[in-house]
Amino acid sequence: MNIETSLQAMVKAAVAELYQLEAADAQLQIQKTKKEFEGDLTVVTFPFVKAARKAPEVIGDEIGNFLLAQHSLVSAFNVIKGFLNLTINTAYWMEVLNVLAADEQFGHNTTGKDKLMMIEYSSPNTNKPLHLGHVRNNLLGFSIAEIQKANGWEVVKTNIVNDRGIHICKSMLAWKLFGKGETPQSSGMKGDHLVGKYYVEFDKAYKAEIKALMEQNIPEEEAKRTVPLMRQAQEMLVAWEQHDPEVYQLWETMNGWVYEGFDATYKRMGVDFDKIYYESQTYLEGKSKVEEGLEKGVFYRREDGSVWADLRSDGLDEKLLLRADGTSVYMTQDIGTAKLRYEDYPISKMVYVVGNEQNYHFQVLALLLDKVGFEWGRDLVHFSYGMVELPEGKMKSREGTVVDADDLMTEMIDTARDTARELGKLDTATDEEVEQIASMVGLGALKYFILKVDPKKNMTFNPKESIDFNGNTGPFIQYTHARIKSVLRKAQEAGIQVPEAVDTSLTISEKEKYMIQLLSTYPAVVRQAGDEFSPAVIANYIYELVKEYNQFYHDFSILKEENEALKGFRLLMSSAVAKVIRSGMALLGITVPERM
RNA sequence: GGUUCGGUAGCUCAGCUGGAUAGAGCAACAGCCUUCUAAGCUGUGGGUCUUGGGUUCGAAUCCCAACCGAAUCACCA
Repeated sequence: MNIETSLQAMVKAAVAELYQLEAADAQLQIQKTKKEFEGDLTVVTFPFVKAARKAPEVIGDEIGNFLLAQHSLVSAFNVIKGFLNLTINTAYWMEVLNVLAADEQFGHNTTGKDKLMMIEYSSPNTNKPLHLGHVRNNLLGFSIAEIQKANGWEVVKTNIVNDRGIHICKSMLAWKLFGKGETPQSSGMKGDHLVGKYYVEFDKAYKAEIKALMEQNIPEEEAKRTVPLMRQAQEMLVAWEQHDPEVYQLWETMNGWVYEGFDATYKRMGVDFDKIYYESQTYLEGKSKVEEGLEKGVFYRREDGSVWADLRSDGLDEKLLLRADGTSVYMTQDIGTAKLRYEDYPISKMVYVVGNEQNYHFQVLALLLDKVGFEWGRDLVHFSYGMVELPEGKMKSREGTVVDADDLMTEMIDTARDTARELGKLDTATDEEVEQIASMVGLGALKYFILKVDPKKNMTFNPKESIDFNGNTGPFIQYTHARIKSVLRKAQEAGIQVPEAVDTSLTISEKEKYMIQLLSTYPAVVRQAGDEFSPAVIANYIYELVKEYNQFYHDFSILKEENEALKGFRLLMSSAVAKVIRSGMALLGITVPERM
């Protein structure tokens, strides 16, 4: 039981005794005392005014005296307006520190025990390299998985690779027409970048053809439809579905290049998957499921042969599931993929990490899965996150106005390395150590920059203003960790032991007491982050913890403290802070260095 | 047009299950390293929380309306 719930119970008993009031939970408001006032926790007394028929100040006084007399937990109080500020016995906080310092899994809980959560994220198309938008997706997906694991869930991270469709054929066609046999080996280009280059080439040539046709006074709509390049791409798609050997081999070759490229990017980013699905292997499942629904009468066929679902009774529209030519659409594939997943795993909760541009898609998917006989469909969670925009607006792959994931990571790591050199931080480190730390810090800056923002919100990235390394940033947090580790190393060198526990009767400063209080809220933060699917909750907490610690570090001496017991306390408290930093950052997918 | 999401300091963001004088960082300016890592710490300036109503002892937070912005409503994915 944490201190807030204990206090709630105590206040409930107090108002029952004093005012014969049976207080509801919503009336028992306990909050952290604002910094400018004395005390640790505050009871709001306004809710009791009516029942007590007394002024808020008087009520505060009465409850304060009651608690002081009844409970050793409360050592002092003061009342300001309707706020009863309670000072909690220092010994309580010391005990809290002793307990949390000894807990190797501090912050973790068992909410999701014996339940399996599958988290789908990344889900790239194999026609272009990953960009900043994908980076946000990957970081969120990975972090959410870590957070849910900390909340006791068994998590399966999955990736559905969109490896088929017209967009893939566009890259293939352009390569065939203009590529002159270029390969990653011959060009020295990463495979995904090479394929992406031809996706852009296609678009250029396509637009040029449209323009040519329009100059011959052919209307734009007709031009777009009849352009030879587009026709060829569509023919290629049909050939692919019929397993035309030449097309199929080209497809396999080019996808192979892309996978090699993606693997390198994922590895560098530090994300991974437990199970990968490919749409080329799931779309047929979807088709058969739709045909089954057709037989059962939950879907219907139009005159032209296309198959539709009528969702108007659910407040939505009609939705196409199979084209007139019998080929499947995106939705059909998702039905098939879901079916396979539930066959493969005992899923309690299915989470899709997909941008908010697809909100409607998942609303429809949930209903369709239910109609098709998968009642679990209605329980799916669409973890919908906001777009990453540039100052000029949306990124567009076809127009090449994207921030490339590989380039961005390289830049971040370069900056981290340059900064370390400039500050002379790593003069005694080996080249290998420098690289390792630069990578940790550069990626830490990038990841934290993205994850500290509320996932639901759109965010702006300005490539001209590079990501900061000072202030509310990943490196600031990593630096604090390195600082603590440095102190702990120095203690060890001097033969000073970090105690396993401290004497609870020790007198400590307000700042130190507050540090313990902050540490003690970490488990609640982890739980909240899990409930809300929000890494930002973790990020903001760690930042506050670190900011407070740096003030402490600046104002107090640890190793030079003459009082041995106090020195031991500060070492234990510092190492607990380091532990929580490491743990919290790990939930964000960020590693922290021993030195930097 | 329908639906959904958003609008807080010059910029990037917290705070939103109602509580005290709305907080950080960046940018600007002024300080602090013979002392455990200055990627740090301290201070100054910067706000009609888009607007207007309502509920309440109390509203950035909840409700209604308007304005502005984004997404979506495809035989694209």
